[in-house]
Amino acid sequence: MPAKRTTPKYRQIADHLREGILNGTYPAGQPLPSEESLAGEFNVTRPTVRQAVAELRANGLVEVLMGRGMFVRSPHGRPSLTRARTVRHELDGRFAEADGIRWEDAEPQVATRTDAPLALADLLRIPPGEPLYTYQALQTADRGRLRQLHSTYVPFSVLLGTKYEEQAPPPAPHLYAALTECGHELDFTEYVRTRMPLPDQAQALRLPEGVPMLHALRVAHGQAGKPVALEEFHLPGDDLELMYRL
Amino acid sequence: MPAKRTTPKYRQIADHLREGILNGTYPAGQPLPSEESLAGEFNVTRPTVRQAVAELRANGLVEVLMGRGMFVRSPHGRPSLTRARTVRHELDGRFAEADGIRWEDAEPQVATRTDAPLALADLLRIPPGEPLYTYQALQTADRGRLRQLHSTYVPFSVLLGTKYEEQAPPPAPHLYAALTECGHELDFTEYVRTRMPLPDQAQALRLPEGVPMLHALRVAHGQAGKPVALEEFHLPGDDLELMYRL
DNA sequence: AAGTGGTCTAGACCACAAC
DNA sequence: TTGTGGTCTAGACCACTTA
Repeated sequence: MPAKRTTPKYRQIADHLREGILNGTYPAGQPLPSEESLAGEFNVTRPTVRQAVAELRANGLVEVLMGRGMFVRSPHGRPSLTRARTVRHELDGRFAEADGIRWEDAEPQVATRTDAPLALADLLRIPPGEPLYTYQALQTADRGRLRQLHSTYVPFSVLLGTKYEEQAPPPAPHLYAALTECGHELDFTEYVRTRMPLPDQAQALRLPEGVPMLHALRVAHGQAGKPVALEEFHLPGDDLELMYRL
Repeated sequence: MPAKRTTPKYRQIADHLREGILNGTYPAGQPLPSEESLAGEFNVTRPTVRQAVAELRANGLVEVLMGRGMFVRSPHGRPSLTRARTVRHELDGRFAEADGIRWEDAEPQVATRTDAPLALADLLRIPPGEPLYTYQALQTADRGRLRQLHSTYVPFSVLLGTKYEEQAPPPAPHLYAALTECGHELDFTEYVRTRMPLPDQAQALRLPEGVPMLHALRVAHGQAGKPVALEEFHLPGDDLELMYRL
């Protein structure tokens, strides 16, 4: 006869807590019962309770403050920041983000030379390994409350025959004015992905546990739709949404 | 004197494995050493190894197949599916997705009446609690390989004075042709968020552990920019990207 | 000092998959 | 049958926060 396959205890506890979080029994911002008391309530040991809580932490439903307790993260509701994703071409020839945020670089951006990795080469329609000018920076705004990891990539081949053959071009968005001066008429396409952050990304973006990143790749196209540059954004996935006009 | 604060063993193991995954020592698709052997290698017990692996699983770097082993998930590379996010207004008056995917509903969609929750009321610019026509469906395409959770919302107030006052309107995208017949000139704005799935969402979308969802909200605007309808998409965050023209 | 979560041990027994 | 991961116990000791 087939075995019973009861749902494991840690999952029952996780389900109980999740349900309470979603239906308001455990309101957002309020502490959950301590591990000790949950262990007593469900007749299990502390490691079992911790396994249940680990699941909720990985899903971003619970945040733990050392020495203080476990707290319910507000799971729903409108993000407090909506970023309009458009590149505006100003009358003076400059380009600017539609959201108007003034970013500051944590460190001055320096151009480095890298070989195009597969994923970028694909979007830029160049052979993998072709040399790129590369800028990377952790950017902050609103006194450090807003954060993003920002990169700019330009293939060397795009700059052949221009004044930037010898001299590094500026990073985006100034890059776009420079490319326009070189005769490119630009339009932009953005690709949006999501994934969990690596530890260094989580630290740079101040991401709590269980919060994914938004990953936006903006390709600038010149003549005949040829990709000429790429901007990459790693954005915190909590409390932020991207807005696009279709 | 300040204590040493050594990094915990489970974190050292997690770091070792993550590094090996990222630098190719443990290639994607290949099995990691068993828990037992890792425990021996690092002179710890199995629960300690499991704690390390739990971290990598929650970050989507490792997938575990029961009874077989732990396998490296390919973390990088271009998603295999790019969905162009545009609503096309065809000559015959119908509306269609630019990506051309033919979705099938897992169950027939039925209109229900719900009260607008806060998050939706905000985007539709109506008071919370106002009644909505609501459609919800798990949709599949490509013989079940593509999946999305799709919802359509229309406020009752939008339909006053139309033939849909008595009769439920169709779900999107047919809804848009119906609204156009009612005299609305539509344009669309999409909002993109990300978050970890709840268990039922993970099951419906067949999401492996540690994989977030993309959450797209498409607002249809009628005269004077008034929101008239809302489409909601919950999409698997692995192997999928959204494309927008700016 | 008391209460919280963080780390870790040393096992036990079970379920599943492959040989 | 063997090897894998899944579940769970019953503790121990530590680090952090608050009072």
